[in-house]
This record gives sequence, C-alpha cells and structure tokens, in this order.
Amino acid sequence: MEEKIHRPMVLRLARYLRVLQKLKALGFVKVFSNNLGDAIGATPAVVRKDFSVIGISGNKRGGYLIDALIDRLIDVLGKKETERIIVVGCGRIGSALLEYREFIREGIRIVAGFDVSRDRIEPEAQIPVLPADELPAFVAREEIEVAVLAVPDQVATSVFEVMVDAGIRGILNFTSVELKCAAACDEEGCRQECTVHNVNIGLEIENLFYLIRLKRSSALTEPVE
Amino acid sequence: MEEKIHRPMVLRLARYLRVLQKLKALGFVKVFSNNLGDAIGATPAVVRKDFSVIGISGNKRGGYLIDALIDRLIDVLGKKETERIIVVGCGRIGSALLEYREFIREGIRIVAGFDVSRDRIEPEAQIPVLPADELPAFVAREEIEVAVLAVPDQVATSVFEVMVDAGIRGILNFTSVELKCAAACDEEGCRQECTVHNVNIGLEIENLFYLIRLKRSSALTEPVE
DNA sequence: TACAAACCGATATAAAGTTATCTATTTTTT
DNA sequence: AAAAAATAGATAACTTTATATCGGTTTGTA
Repeated sequence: MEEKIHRPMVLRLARYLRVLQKLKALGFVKVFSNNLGDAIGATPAVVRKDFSVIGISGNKRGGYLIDALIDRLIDVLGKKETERIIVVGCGRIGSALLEYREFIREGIRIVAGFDVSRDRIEPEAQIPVLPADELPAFVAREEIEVAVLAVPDQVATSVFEVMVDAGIRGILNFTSVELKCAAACDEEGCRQECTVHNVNIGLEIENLFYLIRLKRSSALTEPVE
Repeated sequence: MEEKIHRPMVLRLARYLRVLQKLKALGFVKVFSNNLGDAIGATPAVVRKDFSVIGISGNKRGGYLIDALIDRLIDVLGKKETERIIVVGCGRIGSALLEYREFIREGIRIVAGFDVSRDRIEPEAQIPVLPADELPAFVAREEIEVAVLAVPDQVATSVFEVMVDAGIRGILNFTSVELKCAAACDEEGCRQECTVHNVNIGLEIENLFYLIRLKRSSALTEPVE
C-alpha cells in the first residue's frame, strides 16, 4: 500500500479525471480498466495499478464506479476549487490564451493578463489586461501562484525573476529560453522556489521530425514483423 | 559503443544544439560538460554520457569543441535542411503560431495554414491560409509530413483522420482531445502511421498546481534538510 | 621535472516505471 | 447449481534511465 505517486502517474490521473467526467455526462455509471486504458492510451494493467496506488477498489467483475473515482481523483489531485492563474505577456500567444475557452471547463480561470505595451492594456475588459508593473501587487493581493509566461525571449529571464520575487510558484513557460532550474523542476524532488514547465513548440516539432525519420529508417531494416 | 539513443536523450541533444549555437554566436570555441549541464539542467555526467553515445570525444582537460559538437548534433538529429510544416486550424492559437517568429531561427518553416472558415482564407498572404479541403492535395504535392493541429475540440478527430489519410506522419496536437494512439506514440517503438505529441495546456497547469501543493505539504513535514 | 588540479570516459549500480503473469472473485449462462 | 467467462488485484520481472565512482589524461604551476 505504500507506493508512491510519481509524475507520469499524476499526468495519467488528470487524464482519467477528464475522461470520467465526460463519461459521467453521457450517463455512464461504471467503467472498466480496459475502457480507461483505451481512452488515455495505456494498458489496463497500468490503470488498475494507478487506482490501487491511490486507494481505490473496483468490483471484481463490475469495474469501477465513476462517481467514486471522480471524487477520489479530485481529492488526490487537490482540485477542489477553480484554479486561478495570470498570463504574463499578451502578444500573439498570450492573447490567444486569454480567449481560450477550454480553461473554464477544466476548472482554470485566467484572472488577468499583463503587458508592458500601452496599447494592449485594457483594465476594463472581461479579463483585464494590466500594466506589467502592477504585477507584484496584484499577485500578492489576489494570492496568485501559477502563471503562463508568453513574453518575447529577450526579456524572459528578467520577467521570470520579477514573477518569482512576486511570489509566483509555478510557471508554464512558452518562451524558448531555458529558465534556470527548469529541468530540475521537472523532477519531483525539486526544492526550488518556482516550478517551471516548458512548452517548447520548436523542440516538439524537431522531435517529431526525428521520430519520423527514425521510424522510416527502422521500417527499412525490419520490413514487416 | 552500442548504446541506444533514447527519447529523453534526444530531447537533451536538441537542447544542447540550441545552447551551442548561441555560445558559438557569442564567440566561444570550447565548452565543458559542466557548462552544458548547467544550461539545460542536467548533471555533467549526463552530458558526457550523451556525447559518448553519439560518438563524440572531448579533450581530457580542454572540454569539447563547439563546432564539432554542432556538426555532429545536426547530423544525429537529421536537421540538414529547414523543416517544413503546416498549421491546421487558424483560430486564435493557430494564427498566433503562423506569426511566431522563432520558428525561422530554429530551422522550421510554416508553409501554409488551413481553415474551414471563409473569412480566414488568405491565399495571397506571406504564409497563405488555404481552404481546408485543399489540404490533401497540398500535403501530397508539397510532401508535408508534420503538422500543427489547432482546431476546435469538436472536430479534432475528424480533421485528424483527414490529415493522416493525406499523409501527415507527425502532429503537434493543441486540442485537448486525446487522439487515438497518442500515448502509445510517445514511446519509441510505436509502429503507428502517425506520431502525435500533445500540448495540453490545461493539463500542464493542473500539474503545476499539483506539484506546488505537494511541495508545500512536504515542506511542512521536512522543515529544513 | 614533478606534482596537483581539472575534466573526460567508462563501467557498475541503483532507482524508477512499465509490463506480464497469476490468482481470486463475481456474474452470467447453461 | 455448476461451470465458464470476465475482470480486478497483487507480485514479480524486466526495461529503461540516471547516478555515482573510479581511473586516466592533459594542462598548468611550482
């Protein structure tokens, strides 16, 4: 019973939760490890193991009860109330995120955007865009812990430092700058003040090309299995 | 000498390459495993191991030669010519990507966007936005292999199928729909036709919140180490 | 010239994560 | 009522990835 919840597993748990909520909306009551495995691209064994680690039992023949699963997952993932975030840098990507509707459905709410450029400031908008220098006060007052960083690369590190000083503890980094401690914070044991996750689009695309090439060349060597 | 290049390693190799190109631009000639480890958040030992696997030797006291490293990395990663991609779905996120300048510097070129909505079509733009039904012909003619998918969730699966049929072999998926085979294709041995990488922003943010909570609660139990 | 420090290289060890296998239980069917 | 089928649960083995250690070589310095 003393197994750890490791990072890939947490990601899977979040995925289970989503699928389960959709299934529930469709009127389903029970689900099998098989179904969930399909849905998120894992084997049934992984699903069962994950659930056993977080202390959920299914019925030997009847699968798992969706309601109970959802409750437990929400509990484990700590998703009681909506998660409030800010977007720092309201250029192309930043403003696209401001209008991203899916967040609401996922229990995430962008409470404000920040930018240095005068003509992007809109304090009265539904999601207000505020001057960058108001960020520290805002973060403190509203107790914001997580932010999306979508500024130009040149200013990424300096903005990063301001954010960390202001009290931001988690950042989703859309710049291609490797913010210090980024890699280390991918790991669980990281003691740094601020956890950074990188969304490195260029890197992902490169990687896709690499994998495709790899697959093609191995397809040549091993014709059909 | 017969060690494999595994997935996390490929990601690191791409990061090394970037850092090295920046260092070279700054006029550096040599670099230590130490420096590179710092830059991408890995230990020096990992860096040395990575290089030894791809067959690069440094000088016992003098570190590695940047030029040689860059050449070898480009070779291993297969990044000879610019990588041409398309963007499918030119809504908020899609059009933000169309204008994303960093791609060029990273050797990636968006050659076209595609959308169903009439008023987004701009065949004469610098990066043309074409009607979705022209996608298959375009992909075949231009031999496009990799695409970014940024359509609304509701149509994600159907568009996905069209793309795969058209010959797309790698997809960077910005929808929150788990496209079939998505998880399996994260792995190296995947034999599926199309490799999908998910950029799941909501999931990443959730995960950040989780890690922050985790860190806070473990900070309570283990005061200072 | 000799010694020490810096850094690479390789091997071995360990840790993490996934997959496979086997057993047990419940439901359904005959 | 009994047998078979389906599925959870647990454990063990295996694969992958990272770390740690030790030896060797070069360079710099006394």
